Amino acid sequence: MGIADVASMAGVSHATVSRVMNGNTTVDADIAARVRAAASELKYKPNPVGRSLALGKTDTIGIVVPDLSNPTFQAILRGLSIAAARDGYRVLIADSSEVSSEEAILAGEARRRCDGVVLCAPRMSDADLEELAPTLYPLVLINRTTESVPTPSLVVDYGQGIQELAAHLVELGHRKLAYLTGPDRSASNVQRLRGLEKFTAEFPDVELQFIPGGNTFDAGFESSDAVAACGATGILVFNDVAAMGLLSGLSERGIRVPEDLSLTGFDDMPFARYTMPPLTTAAVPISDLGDLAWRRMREQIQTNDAASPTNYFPPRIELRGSTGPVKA
Amino acid sequence: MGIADVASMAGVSHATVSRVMNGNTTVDADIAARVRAAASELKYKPNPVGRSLALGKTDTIGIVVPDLSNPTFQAILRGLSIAAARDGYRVLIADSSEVSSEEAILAGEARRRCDGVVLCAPRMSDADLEELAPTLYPLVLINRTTESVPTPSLVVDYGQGIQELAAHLVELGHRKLAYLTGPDRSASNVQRLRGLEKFTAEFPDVELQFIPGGNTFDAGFESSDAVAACGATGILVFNDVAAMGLLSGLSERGIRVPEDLSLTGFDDMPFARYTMPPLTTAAVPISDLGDLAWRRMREQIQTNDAASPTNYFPPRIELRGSTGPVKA
DNA sequence: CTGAAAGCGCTAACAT
DNA sequence: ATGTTAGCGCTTTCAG
Repeated sequence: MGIADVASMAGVSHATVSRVMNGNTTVDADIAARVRAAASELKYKPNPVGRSLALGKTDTIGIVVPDLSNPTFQAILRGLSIAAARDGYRVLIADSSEVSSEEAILAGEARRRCDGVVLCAPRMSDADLEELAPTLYPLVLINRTTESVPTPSLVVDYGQGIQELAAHLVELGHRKLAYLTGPDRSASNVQRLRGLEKFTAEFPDVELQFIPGGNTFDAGFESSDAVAACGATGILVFNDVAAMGLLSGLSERGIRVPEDLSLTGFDDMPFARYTMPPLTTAAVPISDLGDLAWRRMREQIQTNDAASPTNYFPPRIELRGSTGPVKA
Repeated sequence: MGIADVASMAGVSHATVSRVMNGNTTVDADIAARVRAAASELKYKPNPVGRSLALGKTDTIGIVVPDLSNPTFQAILRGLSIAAARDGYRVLIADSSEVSSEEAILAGEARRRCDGVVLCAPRMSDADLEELAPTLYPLVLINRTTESVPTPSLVVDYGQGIQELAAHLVELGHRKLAYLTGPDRSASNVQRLRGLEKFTAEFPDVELQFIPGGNTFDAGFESSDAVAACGATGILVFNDVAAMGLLSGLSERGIRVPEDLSLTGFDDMPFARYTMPPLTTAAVPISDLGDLAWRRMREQIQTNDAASPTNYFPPRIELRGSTGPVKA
């Protein structure tokens, strides 16, 4: 059931079958009909691998994610997959399981199997990224940028978001804040820290301390004691997941939110609005991100040109119940 | 930078390069070294498409899911992807966006690009599934079974789980129960209904009514009034997501859980234990599912034999705060 | 408008 | 032990 069978059944050459299957209109109508009849009779569908080899393209793009259990990457994957599907492209996944040394290898492999790669590599060093990027073209970066090679980047402005959250706490009267940090080597954690530097420059009278945290529910949960002891009244947590963990830990210790402590998350995950109390957070338009990632990829595939600016996504602050006026 | 370049640089034939790249030990050590030197000099990596065409395999498996935003399928995808990666296989995604007519087409396409397909098609009719299954071999089914063709199936015993949840409510003294249903055509909803039939047979004195619901947060939320009005004191909800929606809606209406109403979910999603109150639910070992799906797939790929039994996964009941004794 | 033939990059049987 | 050759399934020049 290859092209040859259809050809012999229709009494024509492979070439003609190929032409018909690809909608080449220079084929005689009668012959085309005969070919189509044979094809549907044999339920023939062109072999994509053969096609890929001949055409030099696979109609597939790869996405490298550090961790598929992270809702952010799930949402990007979903947006990307749906957008790509609309244009007849498929998505191949590579989960690096948070092992940054694997990211480069996986990305390279994915690139060889696919027509392009979307890379989410928050832990990779800048140097490695600069070296890797040119070998991956067409490439779309998520939450990273490159200096040497121009590469379309989609970056969420975490610094801006956390500044706004901090300013919100100040507005509520909080003067002692703490940031429960994310993973040390996380690029987006660094961006938040930079944003907080600007914040302290702008509000020199506000005290801001840093508590080591993480990006997991458990990390947040286990920071409860440190947070409770630190004396701050407004807590900026790395992300929603950790914030929920903290929320849970605080609740177990009888510390009320927002009466005793105000708390902010980051990401606006689906369930952030349904925690108790609902989480004040910064909404990241992640499904748009996946969608736009595909558009940037398509541009490169179509025009063969990587010259595309970095897109910054300003988070939208969602004021909910986990923040309130400082205790008198 | 294909195999030919390496061959000419090393002064040997393509065939020898191929042998070296594939670890064929019959190659002279010196020549092998020369080839490897040339390969690394040119940063040569075999083209997977060419390889696939020659070998008739792609080292890729496809997974068809109805909706990537559903935590269940995310977890299966993740488990599958990680397990497959351990054996050097990659995963190609096809999201049917809950359009059941797309499922068959996507599955067929995926199969042509991949060495096998894992199919999650809860909405597809039995007839369509029976027809499709033989064309997809090697195939692993999730939460579906076939009659005509033997196909490895992994099915969560939803009927068993919901029976146990209902029995738990009875034990707490509830005599008026309601089931907030899932999507009509969902196979797993049908299984729950069957389980509930057995339940009513076993507990004829317990009243059980059915309220149309859905599988989304909003569906649960919007059912709040119907649930509040139905007179039941124990509510079995299709899944955790809908249960959280209902929880939220009830809370807005001032109905307390579990004091006024007991509530159960299904799936034990990551955040089920962190709702307010924490959700009593049936835990489905979904990441094991992804893992096992890969093992079943690998068996078929290796032995070329589909004869594998259906695996039933009994859910584990998680008793939490959303269920309590019936109001006196 | 159609067929013959080359070629995409690789593997493997065959021959030396 | 290595090179030559065929072939995986398809597209696409090139002749006719």
